[in-house]
Amino acid sequence: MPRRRAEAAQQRSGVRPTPGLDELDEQILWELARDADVTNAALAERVHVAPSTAHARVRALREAGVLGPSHADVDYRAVGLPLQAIISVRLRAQARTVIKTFAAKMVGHPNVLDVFFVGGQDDFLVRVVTTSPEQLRDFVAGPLSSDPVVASTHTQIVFDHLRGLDHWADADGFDELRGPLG
Amino acid sequence: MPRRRAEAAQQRSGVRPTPGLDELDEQILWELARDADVTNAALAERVHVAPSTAHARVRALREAGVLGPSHADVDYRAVGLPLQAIISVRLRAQARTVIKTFAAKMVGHPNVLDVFFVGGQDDFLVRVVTTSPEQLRDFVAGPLSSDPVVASTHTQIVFDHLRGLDHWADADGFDELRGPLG
DNA sequence: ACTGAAATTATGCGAGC
DNA sequence: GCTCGCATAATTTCAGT
Repeated sequence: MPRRRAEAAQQRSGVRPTPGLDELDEQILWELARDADVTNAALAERVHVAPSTAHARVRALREAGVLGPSHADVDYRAVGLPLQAIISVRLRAQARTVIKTFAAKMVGHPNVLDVFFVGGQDDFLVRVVTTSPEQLRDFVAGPLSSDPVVASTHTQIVFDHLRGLDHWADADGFDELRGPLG
Repeated sequence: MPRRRAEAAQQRSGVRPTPGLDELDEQILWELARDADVTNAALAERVHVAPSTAHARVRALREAGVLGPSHADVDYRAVGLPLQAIISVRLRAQARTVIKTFAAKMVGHPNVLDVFFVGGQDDFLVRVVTTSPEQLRDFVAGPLSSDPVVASTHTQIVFDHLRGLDHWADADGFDELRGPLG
């Protein structure tokens, strides 16, 4: 029986990181991050409160913006997008001011799953799914490198993706090792 | 009104990538990847079929393994984990056979959100959330670099994370630009 | 924060196309 | 074979306490 996820990640004694949230809120957040498909009744049982209480907490967390929308894992290979890649992008130093504008264009592209703004030599990482090596090349050569603000790119193929949260099934409930999803 | 997401990402004419899935299945998959919180009734309306039909499709997609579990976006800053990073890890050439074992240990760590197996110079990327720079340093110096199979690591701080799917609200339904979640 | 009632939704089955 | 509509079961939701 693993200890509570939040506590384990925080590795602290009794200090509450955010005064607005208590232990029950954190439990609910981790539970929904792990599996957002649970019914409110099942969620309530997992965190040991009445369904109405769990429901009220979830609503409050959503309104506070702490809890966002949920996303289902999809096997992109099944929808004709078997090739996944992470592309590191570096902008020209003078172009750093337009980084947000440029990233917004990226997330609007249908093949883009994630954009991570990072610190260091690169400016952001773009995770994409494509139909083929050709489409990946066209993406990197087209929307990405053709823009004059881009200084350089570095493409890494993604062979597999594991989710840390999936292995944190506490109490009752088991999850087998994640397959090719995500 | 944007054209269908799957079609846009695939950029094809009329070829179905997977014989098992039809257009309705793909629409449902994209819809749930974008927002898994929709009720079955609302999902049915979005894809223009009866609720029972949508329900049957979702069940079939889940049993086929094409549709996986859902995950709620959580603002990790609110739960005391404000520092996010992506760490590129390279293993010693001789240790490549144990890459899966090592990655499994990584995803079991409470601070790890994702592990991406990649091709190229690095072997995988690890996305983590931490309470502080000190905890991040301890993670990189401890579980990661202390293992003799690790040849080198490169840590990039994550300033922000945008999700491509959120901007693909078709038909009715709008999503404002994602904030700090994820 | 809990209990109980009312409204909404999910689920399974048989009919029709 | 796929979709639909209805009946039932389960869940959400909102009173009051």
